Amino acid sequence: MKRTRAFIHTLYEVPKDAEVVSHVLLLRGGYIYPVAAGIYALLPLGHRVVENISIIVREEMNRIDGVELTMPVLNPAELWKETGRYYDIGDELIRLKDRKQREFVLAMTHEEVVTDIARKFIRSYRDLPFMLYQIQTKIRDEARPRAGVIRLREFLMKDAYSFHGDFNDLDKYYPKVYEAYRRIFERCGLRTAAIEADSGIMGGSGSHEFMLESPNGEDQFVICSLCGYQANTERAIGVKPGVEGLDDISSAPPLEKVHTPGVKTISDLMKFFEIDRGKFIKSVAYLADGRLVLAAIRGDFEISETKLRNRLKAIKMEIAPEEILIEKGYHPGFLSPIGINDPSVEVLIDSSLEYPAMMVAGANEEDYHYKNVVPGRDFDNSRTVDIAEVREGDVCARCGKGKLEIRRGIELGHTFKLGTKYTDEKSMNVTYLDDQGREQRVVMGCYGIGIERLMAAVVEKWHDENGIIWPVSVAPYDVYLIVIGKGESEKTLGERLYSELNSKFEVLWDDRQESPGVKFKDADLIGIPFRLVVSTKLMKENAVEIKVRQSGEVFRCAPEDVSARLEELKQGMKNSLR
RNA sequence: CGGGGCGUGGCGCAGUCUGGCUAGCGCACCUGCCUUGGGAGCAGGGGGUCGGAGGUUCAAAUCCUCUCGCCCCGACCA
Repeated sequence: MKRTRAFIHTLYEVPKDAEVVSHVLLLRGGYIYPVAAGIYALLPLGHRVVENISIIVREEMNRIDGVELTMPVLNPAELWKETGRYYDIGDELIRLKDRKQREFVLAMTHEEVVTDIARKFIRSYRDLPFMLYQIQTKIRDEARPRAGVIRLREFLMKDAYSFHGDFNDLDKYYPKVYEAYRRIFERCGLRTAAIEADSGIMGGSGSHEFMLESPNGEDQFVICSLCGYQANTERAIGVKPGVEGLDDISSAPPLEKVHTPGVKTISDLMKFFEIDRGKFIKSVAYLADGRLVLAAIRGDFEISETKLRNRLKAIKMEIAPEEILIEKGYHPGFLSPIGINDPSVEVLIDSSLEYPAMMVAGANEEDYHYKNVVPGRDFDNSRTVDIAEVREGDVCARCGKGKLEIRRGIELGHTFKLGTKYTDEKSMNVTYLDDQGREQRVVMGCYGIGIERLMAAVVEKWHDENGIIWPVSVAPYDVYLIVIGKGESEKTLGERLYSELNSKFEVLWDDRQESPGVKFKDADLIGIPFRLVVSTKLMKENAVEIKVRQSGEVFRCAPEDVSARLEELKQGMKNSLR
């Protein structure tokens, strides 16, 4: 391709709306064009990268017996009502009506459609297992799109769905997907951490997120440096150290009510009582799908709303509005699990309150707290749960020794063992007859990769101050050809190399009337793996020059050897991506 | 949804507080000359009505009201 025809428009200056490095470089390099918040066009260069990524994804999906298909973005609302997601998902799901006032949604994933297709055709155990996938547009009306192409409202996703005769078969297949994901990211030049994840509203029994560690990531996960335990902070469990406690509960002084006018927060209490954060019991009331829930945790921990929501299996959860509490006779700021025997209130005690200690808690009475509170004596702590946010430095719950570190990452892929969430009789009811002629329920898994986000992640990982450094596997072109010198002989040699190399490589010839400096800068910015230079000087020595973008190495060789040399270099770089 | 910031030729910005000459600068773009190993030089030139609407005023990019859009932090996130 000649540069003058390739519709490549690079920017010298950093667009003012871009802060994240991948956003800046993809805009400057002419890869993407913003159309609206969280909605981008892929310009020709970006399109080529996405195509290359898609090829890798297809190869790996096909390798684990995936079959590609295409499903529609516009979905009838009925399907989504059938699974309940029409009601469970908020404004993120775009709902609309057609000319006949029939209700539709714009699909944010395709469980509904794929399951509908599957149930139409699955009759016998002989039809199972299988895996269907597509690379297709997803629409999500994100509250806050961000970081260029990392969090979009319209994006391409490789979504895959596997169907099995039983959980056993899913468990056998799941690791294959896991390995395929690893390979996909590695072939794109990325090393990911596969972490235990929260499965959110998708439901199911197991879930992993593939994270690229990055300062521009929006997700947090923990890693144990000792045993290698990795998990999303929404799920991670840390050992909760005890506080200075009591040896013998029976020797503890009785509860004592203290007048604490207007003292509501933990920091107010710390000042009032002059004791540590960890000696207080923090109680927060939530409204979960209409139920009132009181969650209690030690003051030096924070409640993880995700863990709490999962524990309650709640779809919608919010901090209980004050009016509701007051109406029911509770006092925000002075809540505690002590003396609550209202059957309409569910009390959850975090495991940080397992330790016997003398603590301070609300008295469930306006302007009063209790001191000398002993968990287990003054309220039931025989059944505790983990609803605490993990903290940096907490001890790893798996090995019991290592310290947990919190890292930031970009979520590139997510795999779920869905189980029967969508095939259940309360959902879409998908069954088959086993070899005994008995009806059995189909078991599912689903697996997603964000394609543009993967492109952005590659840039986050592979760039320098001059621009992008594409791995050969995804680069939009292999070779950036620059001819220096105005003479006919330079031009002729350029033509010759261009047409010769074109049969084996994707060559971008910068044929613009520009100074060499401009072309060098653009070659670096766009990030093509190899730069090939023909110049007057080099021709005197019967040589051309190859510069490797990634390493900066420069090789000279005779024009007739270029093709072989490039092939060798490219193959070497490809091999290093496995 | 809460908080903050920004909208002025294609891009980056100044001008706005304190209304007033023809709205300015750099880059990009066009023409000519010159130049070809890291975003060259000289000369000439084209292009904006200041996000939008309404208002105040003799006079509005500038003041007021409403509104739209974009970015960042947070909440949310299949």
